[in-house]
Amino acid sequence: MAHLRDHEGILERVEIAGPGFINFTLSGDCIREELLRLAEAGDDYGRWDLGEGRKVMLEFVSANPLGPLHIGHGRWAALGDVLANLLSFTGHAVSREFYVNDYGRQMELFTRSVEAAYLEMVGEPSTFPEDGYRGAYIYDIARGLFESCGDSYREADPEERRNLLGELAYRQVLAHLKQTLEASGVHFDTWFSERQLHESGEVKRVIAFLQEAGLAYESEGALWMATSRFGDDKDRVLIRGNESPTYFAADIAYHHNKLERGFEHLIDIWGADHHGYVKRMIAAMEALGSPGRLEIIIGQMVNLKSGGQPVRMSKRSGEMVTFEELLEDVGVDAARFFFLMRGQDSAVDFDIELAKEQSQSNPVYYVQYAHARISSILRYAREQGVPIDETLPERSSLELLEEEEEMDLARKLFEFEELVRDAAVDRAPHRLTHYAHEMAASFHFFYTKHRVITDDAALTRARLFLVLCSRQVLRNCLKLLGINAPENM
RNA sequence: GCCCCUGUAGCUCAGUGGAUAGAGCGAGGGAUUCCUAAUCCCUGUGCGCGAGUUCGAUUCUCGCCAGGGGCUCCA
Repeated sequence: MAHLRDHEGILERVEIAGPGFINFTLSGDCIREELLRLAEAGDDYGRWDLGEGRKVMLEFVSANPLGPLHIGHGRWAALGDVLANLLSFTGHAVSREFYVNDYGRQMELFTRSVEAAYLEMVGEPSTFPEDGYRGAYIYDIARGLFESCGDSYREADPEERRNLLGELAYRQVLAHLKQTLEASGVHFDTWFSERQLHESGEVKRVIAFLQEAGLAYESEGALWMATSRFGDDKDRVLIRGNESPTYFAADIAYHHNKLERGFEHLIDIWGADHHGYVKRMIAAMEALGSPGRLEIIIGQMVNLKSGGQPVRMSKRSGEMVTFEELLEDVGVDAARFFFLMRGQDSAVDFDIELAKEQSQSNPVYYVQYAHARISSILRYAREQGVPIDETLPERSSLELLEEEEEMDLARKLFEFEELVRDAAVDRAPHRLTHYAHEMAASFHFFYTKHRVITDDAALTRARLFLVLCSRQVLRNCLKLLGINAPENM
């Protein structure tokens, strides 16, 4: 330790702290220097260039567009959106994509369900398909169709009627779904239609490719892919006995399509109920000649509760609390913050009643209050005619910052850069919420202990600078989280 | 039976191959002549169990136990 030389005065002190530990304490000068660097970086503070502009596709939510989004979708939406923000902020060219499963059996069931509800409404005998969609929203849709089209489809050719009604209903649900996601602050760059993959022949082509590569074979009347050769537990069906392609077959074509569009890295966010598909999809990527380019993030489920009692959720039965309802209940900021407070590996118990009751003590308010306080200080300063320097202050003028709480706050601000990097690399957006809370705590603590606007003009200037730095970091953090930074509360 | 996730304070959860493991909620007490008290301060004998790797494991590996999810020519 005696050999350490600190020519630039970075260290305040160095001390031995137990076996194998040496504590280095940053000097006040170093801290002030960092504050200036922070202020200079501004909105870019925390930005990295880890990705070097690489194209990354993040596919998430990808809910079946045949009904309202549930709470779990809200979690994936928040997770995917913030992860995309993080990747973008760390130098990746990120694209957000929603894969629309507008094809196949579920679509068919949905169509038939809407048709049945419509016929019921116009007084025709109808039968709901077995396993059909029975939610109240099906009737809402049918009512809407009835209001706009009247009973003109009563006597129409059944197949034609089904196609028309189904299409109208599906578009309505999809539009509504987009609207809900936009309302939650999530904007997708592309909405990719599964149907398009079938109609363009891409599914057939990718299957043909697998056959030519000797990776697909016929058995028991179906066409199988030899995924077990790439580590899957068993082989998987590509084309069923009834000649319809599986979801898996379309998914292979879909991921092939993503690669063709020039994305170097693919990230899929799936719910835990799909984890059984991971191995076969990874196998498919290898078969396509692109091993290692797909990353699948499995998020654990959200268990909805109400007053401690589990709420059964089933899209078909219609017994569910939708994401939209949750947004209305607790607000976008609280919902996003809440979803991002936990790592995606942990299942979340979301108690609706509790969320409503706790809305006042929700940590998001604590964080936002810090920002409102900062705004309030600045407002007060303006009212008092105190100049707020937008230009960087002289380093010497910051020497007035020497209180413990000031230094602690500054050090907390500096953690932001590495936090952003680590959260991006580790795919851990939830660290942002924890950081925001810690940073807000440091600020509240500083605020309570020291007055910013005083008769001492020089000290006021120095503290205002620290306050501006705090606002900058808080804003950068909240921007990544997609949460508002209010001026007032 | 196989696969994945989880097991940390009364509750909900962070966290790390190293020092005395942290927040919030709940409970009790205290703080406001002053920039918002949606704030702050005080009160805490906790890493499921057992091995292994290591100078050192709550963290990594294996086994076990408990809870959740998945194992369909459903999505």
